Amino acid sequence: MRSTIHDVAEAAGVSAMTVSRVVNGNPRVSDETRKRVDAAIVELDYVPNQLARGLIRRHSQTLGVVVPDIANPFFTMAVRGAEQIAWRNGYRLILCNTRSEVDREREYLEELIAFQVDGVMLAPVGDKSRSNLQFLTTNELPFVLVDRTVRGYVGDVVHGDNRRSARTLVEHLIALGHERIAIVVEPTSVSTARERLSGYRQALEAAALEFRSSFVITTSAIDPRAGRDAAFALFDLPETPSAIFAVNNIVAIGVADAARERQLSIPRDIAIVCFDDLGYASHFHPFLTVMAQPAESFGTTAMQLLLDRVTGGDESGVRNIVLPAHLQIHESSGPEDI
Amino acid sequence: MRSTIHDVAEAAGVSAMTVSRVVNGNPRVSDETRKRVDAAIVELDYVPNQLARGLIRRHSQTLGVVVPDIANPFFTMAVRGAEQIAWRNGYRLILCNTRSEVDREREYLEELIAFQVDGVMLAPVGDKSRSNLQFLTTNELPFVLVDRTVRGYVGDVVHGDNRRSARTLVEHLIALGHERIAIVVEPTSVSTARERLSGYRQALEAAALEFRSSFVITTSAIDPRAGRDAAFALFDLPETPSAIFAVNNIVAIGVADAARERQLSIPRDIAIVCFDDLGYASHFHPFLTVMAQPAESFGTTAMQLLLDRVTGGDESGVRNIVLPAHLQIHESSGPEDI
DNA sequence: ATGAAAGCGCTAACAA
DNA sequence: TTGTTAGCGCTTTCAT
Repeated sequence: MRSTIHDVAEAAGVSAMTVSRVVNGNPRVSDETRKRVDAAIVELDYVPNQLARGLIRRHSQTLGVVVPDIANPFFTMAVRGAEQIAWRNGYRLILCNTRSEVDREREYLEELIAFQVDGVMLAPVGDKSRSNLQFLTTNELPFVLVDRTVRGYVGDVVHGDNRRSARTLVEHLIALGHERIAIVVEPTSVSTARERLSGYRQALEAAALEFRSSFVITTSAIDPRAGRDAAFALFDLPETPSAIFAVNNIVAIGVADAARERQLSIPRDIAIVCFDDLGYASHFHPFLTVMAQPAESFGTTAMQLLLDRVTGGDESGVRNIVLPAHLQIHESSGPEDI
Repeated sequence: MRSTIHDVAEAAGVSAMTVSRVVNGNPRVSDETRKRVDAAIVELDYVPNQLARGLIRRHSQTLGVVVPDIANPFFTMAVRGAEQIAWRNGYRLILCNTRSEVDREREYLEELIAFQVDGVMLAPVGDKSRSNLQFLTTNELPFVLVDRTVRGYVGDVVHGDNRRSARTLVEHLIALGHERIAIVVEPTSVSTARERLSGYRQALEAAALEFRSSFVITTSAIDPRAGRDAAFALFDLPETPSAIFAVNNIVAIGVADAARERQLSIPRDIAIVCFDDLGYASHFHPFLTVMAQPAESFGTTAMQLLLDRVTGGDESGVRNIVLPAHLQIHESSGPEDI
């Protein structure tokens, strides 16, 4: 049986209230009693029950972290960063993996509210998450978006400059002489996808290249298989692209798989570029040309922002933080002749 | 203000107890009242307070997941699997990233106890975690180890057959003609390292190859830098190895970095093998020869085991589950002549 | 400096 | 079928 504050009180010959004061560092306790209480605490291995404490204080020292997929290296690192900051500040993190389903996202948020979390860091599924954000607002739960924003949402968010970065990526391809550039992208209900698509179009326009809708493949799944399917669709076109801009690294992996299966050489037959690097793996054999985003910083920054709100110290207006990305050119879009 | 059970009770014109019955699906409520209560719940957006519920029921529907580093793709996947199983069974997960420090591990466990988690899935830092396990036992908290075990520990664990797998990996190198095989491994206080080292020695012995202590590089850090440093140490030996067995993928990355810096060609000048593949990245450009472990299954299996204990249905003896690994031969130990 | 009383939101046990 | 009482472990408020 775990000991309670009353056990400690009894052992130390004081009231529960005094134990509470000692535990919470209240100075209005004599050194002598404090010593006795501390001894009893050690003796009984007393650990204060946070559930009881949270119940009365009306906050749980717990935060929710909701991401589409922890296996996506970008979110892995964002969560890692968030966890570190939360821990340092005395908060625990409840991990929620929505698998990109809005309904699951909703269910998770309901759970988080039930568990009285003090705030939520959320990488929303997409614009459909709007009602989920509304739900959080209704429940007066502070939250911060990471990576993706939601159409019509006005509030704290930490994201990348997706339009500009996408444009940079496509301009890089154009500079290499590519004129038939395809894009594999999530539905425009996902803000990052929308912005990347927009950057793609801007780059084409600026170079007076034709925009072909057949070169835009939409995929809602984010896994190698989706990239593979998309690539095959492109390879089967009457006129095939010479380069593919995959919305992120995971999709790019599938595109590369498909290229290999069709015996297409990368980058000679088909160049590939994408967002996000592959975590540790990219050290290893840097092959993909990527717009690398500081994923862990997305997490630390968003969590810091959330804590500012939660602890109430920050009453400033909406904070919209944009984190920079960097173009890393590797073999998959190598500068060889095409 | 969030509504409570009393608000709902008042709105529905019943007692709080009746609302509680409806919420918990107790059949002893007339259809008529149930309808009124349900309506009030929806009306008031009522969400039961899990803190209060946990306080009285003496369990929180919350589990702790403690890993050395979520950024290690192996643990990323294990956590992902665990999260899925926990969620399906109505449990929330509190994520703890120990960064391989026993003291942090201890602090996390204390927190988890304070938060009244119902159980813990733990990938321990190493044998030094022994006292932490004792701490859990003292607090009557059910737990399951994943991936690593702890010397002297007797209890549930889900792990791989590290000795055998290591032996397979080294035998593969020997079959390729390698006679100077080095190993980069964590201290033997980590069970997986201990077993992998043992498998390495077994393979050498079986092939009547000399064991040289200079070929064993110990590293406690698990990051590419550690692998790089270790590799340089090996390359500077009077007689250098022709193959390196890196304890895991992350270390192998650093070894490969070092080889590249020294202009050594892989696998002609130096072959590399290791445990664990690189998650998504390994799809991409399978390069490393690895013993691939079903990381996500480690998580699902361990979590299932933990839930069996937590929900009390399982009173069976200690469960020791061994998950198989598979040798995947790729370029880094290619069968070219050496 | 210390304690007693009350109650956070919920449910177990009992009563009606 | 429904309600009352009590209390989970803690902290707030108000006494002393």
